[in-house]
Parts: sequence; C-alpha cells; structure tokens
Amino acid sequence: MARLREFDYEQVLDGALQLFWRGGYEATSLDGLLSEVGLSKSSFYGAFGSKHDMLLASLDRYIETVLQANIDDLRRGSPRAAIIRSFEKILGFQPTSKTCFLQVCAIERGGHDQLVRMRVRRGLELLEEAYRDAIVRGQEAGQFAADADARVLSTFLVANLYGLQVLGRANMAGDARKKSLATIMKALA
Amino acid sequence: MARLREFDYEQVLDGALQLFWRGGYEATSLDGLLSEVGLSKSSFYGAFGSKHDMLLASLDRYIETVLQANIDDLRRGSPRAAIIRSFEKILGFQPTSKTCFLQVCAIERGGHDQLVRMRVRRGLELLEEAYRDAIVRGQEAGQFAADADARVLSTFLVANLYGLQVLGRANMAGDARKKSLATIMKALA
DNA sequence: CAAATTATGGACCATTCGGTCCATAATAGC
DNA sequence: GCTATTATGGACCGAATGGTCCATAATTTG
Repeated sequence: MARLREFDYEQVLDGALQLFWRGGYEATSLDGLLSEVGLSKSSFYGAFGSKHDMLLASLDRYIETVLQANIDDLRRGSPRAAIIRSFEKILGFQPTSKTCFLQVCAIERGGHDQLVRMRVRRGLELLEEAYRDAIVRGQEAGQFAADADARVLSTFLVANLYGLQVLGRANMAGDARKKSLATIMKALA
Repeated sequence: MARLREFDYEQVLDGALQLFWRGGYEATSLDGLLSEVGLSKSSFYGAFGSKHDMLLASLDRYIETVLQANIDDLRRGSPRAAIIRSFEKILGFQPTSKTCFLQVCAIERGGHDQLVRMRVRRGLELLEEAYRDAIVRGQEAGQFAADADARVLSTFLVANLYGLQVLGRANMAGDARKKSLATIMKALA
C-alpha cells in the first residue's frame, strides 16, 4: 500500500544506542547521529518521532538485548560462579570504558526525566531479580547463607556492580577494586 | 591599580556548581547560568575563562567544600557510627535527588574528559582515604576485623556508597536499599 | 494503469549555542 | 588629576541545535 522503508529499523536503533551510550543524550547531536547511521531527517522523524523518543527506544533496546544477555548469563552454571563472572566482566573494563547504559541514563536524566527513570528502574529491577534468582539457587545448593534475605543481598550486589563502575570510570584504585570482589562474595556466605 | 570586580567569585562559583550538579554540564547553558547568577558574559570570561574551565573550578570547589565536609564528618565520634551516618545520609535521599557531583561528572564526562577524570579520581581517593582512616581506627578500637585489608574495605564502602546512589536515582528498591546497610556493615566486622 | 499511501532527500526554519569584541566605567598608583 | 589597568554591559558572531515542510520517488491495492 505504500513505499517500503530502505533502512533497517533495529540496525539504526542499535547505532543510536551506541552513540547515546558513549556520549550521553545531550552531547549526542541529532545531525551527527543521522550522518553516523546514514539516515535522512525525514526518515528519522517519520520512524522515530523525536530525539527523545529515540532515547527511550534505545533504552528499551538496551534492556532487551545487552542487559538481557547479562541476565541470561547469570542463569548459566553454578550460581556462585555466575555472580563472580558478572563482576569480573565489569572489573576488567578499561579506565575510560563505557559503563552500563542504565547508569548513564540514570545519572544524566534520572533526576528530571520520568520516562527515562521508569525505564532505568525496570532494567535495574530485572537485573536485581536475576541476581536474586541466582542467590536463591545458591542458597538451595548450600553456596550461600540460607537464612539471609535474598532480596537484600541481590540489591546489595546490584549496588556494588554499579558502584564499581563509577570507580572504574575514574580509573580509581584498580587493585583494591579487584580485591573487593572477595569482600562482596564473603557477604553472601 | 584597576577597577574592582563587583561580584563575589566564590558565590558565582557555588551557583555554577549547583547548576552543573543538578543539570549536568552539557544541559546547562552558559546564558542560563549567567542569568541565574547575575553575571555578564564579559565578567564571566574575564574571571573564569570558559564554560569548561568553570566546570573544572566547580569540581574543585565541590571537593573542597561539600566533599570535605563529608570527610570531616567521618572523623567525628565512633568510626562505626560515623560510617553508618554517612550511608544513612545517602539512603534518606528522595527519588530524584541529586547524587554526588563526582558521580555526575564521572558518568557524563569521565569517559572522554581527562581533566575531569583526574579531579573525580582525586575526590574519590580523598573519600576512600577518609573511610580507610575510619576503618583503621575502628580496627584499633575492636569494632572491625583487625586482619582485614583496610584499603580493600574502604574501596568497598565507596563503591557501595555510589552504587546506592544510582539505585536511589532510579527510585529502586527503597526498602531493600535501606536494609543493605546491615549487609555492608557486616562485611567490615 | 491509476489511485492511495508511505518513504526519502534536502532545503529551510527560528532559536540557541559558546565565545569575541569594544566602548565605557571604575579604581589604584603616581 | 592624570594615567594605566581592569571590570562591565551588551552588541555581535558563526556555527550548531532540534525540528518542519514539501516535492518527488517508490510501492501496494484496486
């Protein structure tokens, strides 16, 4: 019934996500974004609505791809090993590396952008639930203290995960940062 | 030998800090900032150099006032009580409240702005040292495990402090967040 | 093939961006 | 009071901002 779009919607969305992720929302110009992904303004506004709409779509996309992959990985193998694996991934990041996109959005826009805040919270909750599952399974397997509140421990893990990313972003205390994983795991047992 | 400036340098700097703190660097326009603090462009460029220079000055100012006050408070009273106090301050924050300015700068600019990253790291190190002092004093007083590496524990505390701020920014898990303080303190003992 | 519908390229828009410049005002030392 | 020096207000700048509009191209349905 009409002309077909010539670009791949998800491919463009992934490109936008990368740019917002690296540079943040405000610092990423629409013109720059469009030339990067090779899209005209008409096509962009026709398909995505606005820059802010695209941020929200990028955030959703991040949750259902990148974050979901991390969540899936938390279900693989021994709960204890999976948790350690998830932290080692973060700890191996280079100084100026990207932090989780949820964190970028939470800090840049969480204070005044309710639509962003709702999505960030949903993403964090999904991650927290995945950690909680891992902890419960670990408790059942005798890896962690069975009398502890799994909800509190999973929130504790998420907080540590994001806190370590902040320290990493500032290139701070690389050695102590890596050693803190032992402290974190000890708190579970 | 020349005309005197009519504005208070530190007062303007504090005003700029508040705006960068709330809104971030990119989203804070220079014109808006100047009208907010009531300063002309000439005076601004004469005294501060550029928007970016003012960000750096704001960051320095933050460290030597706000952060330093937090550090000073860590030295008051029982080490254990002081640490708990510092976390309760963060945990009492409202959903959309400000997070530490160091974190705002680390996330928005830490990835590509070396001058900012250096300052953020210095601030985080000062805070980490203050926690380390508190832990050492607590160890000497028998409040914490004496055989633990104070450096690792203090880094662990800083990570938790910033991680909890991220969760707070997203208005996530208020109850579990507050309960996690017990888990954190347990890791010290 | 015709009509209806959607996609595309790019010109165009007002506004805002950070920053410069200059004429004028105010102050200190002589 | 004169001179040197700095501060101030505001006009001005080119570039960039997010967003709109329209003529044209491509496609499906009838």
